Amino acid sequence: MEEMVVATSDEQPEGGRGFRPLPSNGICGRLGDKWTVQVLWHLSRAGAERLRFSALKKEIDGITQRMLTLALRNLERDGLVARYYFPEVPPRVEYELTDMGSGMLRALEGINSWLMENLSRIEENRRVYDDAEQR
Amino acid sequence: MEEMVVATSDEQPEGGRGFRPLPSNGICGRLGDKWTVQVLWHLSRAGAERLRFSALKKEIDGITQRMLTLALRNLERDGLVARYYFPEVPPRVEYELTDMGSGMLRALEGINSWLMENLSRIEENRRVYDDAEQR
DNA sequence: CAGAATCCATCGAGATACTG
DNA sequence: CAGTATCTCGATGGATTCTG
Repeated sequence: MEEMVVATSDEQPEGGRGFRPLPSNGICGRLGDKWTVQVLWHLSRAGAERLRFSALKKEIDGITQRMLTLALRNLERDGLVARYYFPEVPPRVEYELTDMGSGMLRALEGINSWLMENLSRIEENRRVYDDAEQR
Repeated sequence: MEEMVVATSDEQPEGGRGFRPLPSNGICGRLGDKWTVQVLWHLSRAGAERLRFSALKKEIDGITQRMLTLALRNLERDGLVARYYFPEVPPRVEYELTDMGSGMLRALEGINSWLMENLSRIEENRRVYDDAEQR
């Protein structure tokens, strides 16, 4: 296999030869948290249509207002999601994926399909392992 | 884009039509934590050669014994890493990627290369966003 | 409606000390 | 050498209340 350099998001003194290999927090900061990918996915699912805050909250099972707000803020900060605020009464806010956001989602397809294919095997491995340990 | 179904690792009542879309914890449980991918990467970097616990600890910058132990246990449990224990004095333990483990690492290349290409832009977006907010 | 602000329980993870 | 066992602290995430 071609030597794989794993991306990082930390600021650190440059090592010397190009990118420093190795991530600091899983794949990349926010990608590992509980809601970020779900938010991205629901936005992409809506296609060109923008989604309102309440629509997202309704669609994403179990997310709280606070968590949705935080996830959206971080995504907006990174430039993965665009936020459109309409100062009406009551206020209306719409969200949509940026090109960068949908690009990232596409880049996730590899690992996602791998997981779809292998999750059952992983779960089986876990069962076997757990049964063997506790005795 | 083809409708993308995001894999989950949770057990939950089946929704109805095949896989339930949406992950429960980022991409998949352990993938989002701080050390797992780094351990995988270092093992793959060693190629066919197995690595000892101490070698891994030396190579992975900043990891503690405890965190390395936990990461390896979880990977072993999932069937992504194989553990070879030699009951000598002093004890020797060697680790290597399983086929499944290297498969998963290959599946991560998409998101990894995307991150390599886009990290600087993300960081720039964050700077702009942060400067605009605090005033 | 779309949040901001608190408070609080839990968990990840680091540091340290000990052991077969 | 390759772990365990504790302890601790900070971050994450949930529930709840308040507001422009």
